Amino acid sequence: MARKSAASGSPDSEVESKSQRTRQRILDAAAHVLSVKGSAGTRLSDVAEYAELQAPAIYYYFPSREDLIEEVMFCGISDMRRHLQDALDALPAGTPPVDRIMAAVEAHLRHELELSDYATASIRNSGQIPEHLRSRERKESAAYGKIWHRLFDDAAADGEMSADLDPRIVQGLVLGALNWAAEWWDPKRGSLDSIVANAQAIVRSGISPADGATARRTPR
Amino acid sequence: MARKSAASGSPDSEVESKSQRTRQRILDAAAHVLSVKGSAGTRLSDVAEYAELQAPAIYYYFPSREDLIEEVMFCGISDMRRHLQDALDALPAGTPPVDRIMAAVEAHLRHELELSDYATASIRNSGQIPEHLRSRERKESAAYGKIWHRLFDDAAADGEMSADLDPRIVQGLVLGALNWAAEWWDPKRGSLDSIVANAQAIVRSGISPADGATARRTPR
Amino acid sequence: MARKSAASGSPDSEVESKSQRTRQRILDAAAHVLSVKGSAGTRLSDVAEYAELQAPAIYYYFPSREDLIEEVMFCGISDMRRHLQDALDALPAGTPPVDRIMAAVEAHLRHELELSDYATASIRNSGQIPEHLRSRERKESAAYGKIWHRLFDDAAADGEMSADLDPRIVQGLVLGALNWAAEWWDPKRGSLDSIVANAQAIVRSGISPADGATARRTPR
Amino acid sequence: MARKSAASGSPDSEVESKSQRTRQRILDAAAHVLSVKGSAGTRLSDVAEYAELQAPAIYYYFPSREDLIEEVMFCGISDMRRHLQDALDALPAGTPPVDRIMAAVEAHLRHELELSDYATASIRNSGQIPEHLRSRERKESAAYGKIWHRLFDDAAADGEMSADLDPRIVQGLVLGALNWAAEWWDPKRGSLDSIVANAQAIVRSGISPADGATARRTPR
DNA sequence: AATGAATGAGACTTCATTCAT
DNA sequence: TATGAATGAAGTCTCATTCAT
Repeated sequence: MARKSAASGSPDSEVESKSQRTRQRILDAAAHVLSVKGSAGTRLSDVAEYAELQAPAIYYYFPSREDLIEEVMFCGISDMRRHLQDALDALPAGTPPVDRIMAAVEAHLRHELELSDYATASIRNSGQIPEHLRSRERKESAAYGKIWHRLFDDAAADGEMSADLDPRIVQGLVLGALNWAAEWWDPKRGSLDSIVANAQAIVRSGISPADGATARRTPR
Repeated sequence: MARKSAASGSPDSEVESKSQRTRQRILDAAAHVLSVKGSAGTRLSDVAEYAELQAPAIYYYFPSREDLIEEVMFCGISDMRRHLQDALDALPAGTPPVDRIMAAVEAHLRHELELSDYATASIRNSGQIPEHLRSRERKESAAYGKIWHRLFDDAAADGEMSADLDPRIVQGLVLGALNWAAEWWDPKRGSLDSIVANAQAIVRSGISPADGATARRTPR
Repeated sequence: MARKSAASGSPDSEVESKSQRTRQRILDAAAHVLSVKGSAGTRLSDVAEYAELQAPAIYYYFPSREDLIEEVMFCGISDMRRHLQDALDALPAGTPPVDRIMAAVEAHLRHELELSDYATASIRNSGQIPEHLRSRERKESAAYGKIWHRLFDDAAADGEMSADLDPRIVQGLVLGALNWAAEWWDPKRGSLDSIVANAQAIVRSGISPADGATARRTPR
Repeated sequence: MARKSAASGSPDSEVESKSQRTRQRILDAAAHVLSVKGSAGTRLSDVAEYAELQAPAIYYYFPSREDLIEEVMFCGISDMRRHLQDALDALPAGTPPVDRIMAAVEAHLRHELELSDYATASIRNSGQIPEHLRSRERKESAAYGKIWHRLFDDAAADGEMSADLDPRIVQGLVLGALNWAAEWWDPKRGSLDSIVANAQAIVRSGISPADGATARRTPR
């Protein structure tokens, strides 16, 4: 489940030095612990145990616990963005906005649930880490949001989204639905494919301009 | 924003002893800190400061930090359930399933965003507190889930939900969308009403049986 | 040997709260350890042991190890200055400069050797503590030096000091002789009185204008 | 300012192996760091940096940090003694005791201030290193003291020193004045020559039998 | 001869918790 | 009922030291 982050930017060459691999092992371990215990609950001894070395060894690769956490958070959102961008870039030119959104939903869910402790760590902790650890993460996060933002704006512009909806709010709700999946999804009790399908279906018809039946307000 | 939990079970009688009020102040403070810093990041000294007393005073009201956290978590989900149940009970008999869902969406969002640090604390930390603090919370949580479960099942049974959808998954996605709102909603940048409206609209048309336009899978 | 520093500025009332006494005990212990082990060698556990409490208790009174050290250093030089100033103020008006120097020599030696670990700590460590701990200490230190400076300048102005001598250098040498006494003086092997007498004698005739016999340079 | 210690005993032959030179570089670096940071504050990584190699390399030349420190301390005092002895031996036979003292004062000051981090390290740390590192150093130190002791005793025997003075105490004070110079002397603000001259003048007339003007005690 | 990598001991510091008042 | 004072456990981090290369 843990996976090396592509943070180094290098092509996934298998010829990494032992040192690089150890550093990666620590980062992976940190992502894992972080995704489970949260920022404040992440102890270096746990990370070390998971990475199969002694805690002080971490300091050979990272200047401090905070730097380690910061890097995990950054990799999490950064990898996610790359993953999403790749998925969108792979679509044929002229793919209609809503179908692009479908692709994005799938990319987000698969990356989050299938691939990466980093994504989970990043998602779960973005609201809890101290401000000063967020400068890089915040920038990436904004960039990630902007991609989604454009998706919904395009859909709205093309009349593929109900005019009643506020694209920003829709984006918050949709991403929330996807993000939260990490909290409840149990691979043993349902396939990832089915989640993807359900999410896509709801989002597609959820945002599509009503066919006559405009969303009515609940009477209060 | 902080609010007293109705955990004591007593109707909101104004005749609370000073002792009861202090206890409540501590609990409120704990809910607030917990909702912001997370379970592991919550320090008794922070709670005490927020409650305007000294940390050791907390021990006069709660046996330990863990008990305090446990109680907040329990109150959070327990209040939420009561709130939701009240909202549903208030609906006229014969309200169609989908409209009941709309009411539930609104109740959940308003309780979470408007009323209660407890709800936020409970939502944010349910995945991070140690297992042994979750026995009461888990039971309430299951009960809460069951209410929603029934809502979606009823909708499905009445043909008001697309047969393509898996009610459990839909529930996860919908509740995720609602829960996550606490992470991004900024009261200064958008009314709660508009969030409620958008969420209801998406859920309503998102689950409704497609009028011809079945959700298509994204080609991969 | 340890002694309470007069840092509080309060008259030496014996009615100090228990808290104040504990704080003083810690400060005294720190002065002692510091004077023996040096700045870098001073461990909080040693201070705590000497003060008869547990190391973390120190944090109830001082924000950090550095603050504790800084305060000892400050008290050391600050007390010393007060002591010297008091001794000089006690001299009858019109006391000739050289006699004032004699009084200063005695005051410095007695304070250093008889009264205060603080003085020793301050003297021994002024060259070894990190710069950022020296702001207050440096100011006091400069003020202390200025007192001596005036003493020698006055002596020179009154013709009581050989014109061959550079007052600044003489000051350095004289204070060095006095400061270093803490390194070698063993109360068991010589009275403090005799050190005072010897130091005074050497300084008095050492700086007095030669009676014909000007200091000759050693032929090289 | 750093300088190779003659500890190896070999005359300054230019034919030192690279290994010997590296060892010397480490020793010099240690002397430097020790003279600035003190015994407890001296980190092997600092020494290594100053010697331009990695910390573990030190272990190729010295069994441990303590051994390294011990050797610096020993070299410091040992070089000093040799330097002083050489200076005294160079004096013409029959040089009067006081002039021998003048020569000693000059030798001590020049060695300390001009030549050697070792001397400074040795002087500054003799009171702070743990006992078990002092066996060799203590012996040399005693021998060094004995030289001075004889100088003052001779002066006293020849009537060149005031009978009021205690030779041991005078020695302590004089050496203190000289040792302490390292703490305050700034080559940029005064020539070494002037310090030597001032020190000699003070010591010469400071110890010389008073010409009528016996040192009076300060009235208290 | 020297270094990169890692470890164990021990330091400073935080924090939940206790206890006397 | 609440606090000031103190403690013990545990976490982060530093540093001397080791070891394979």
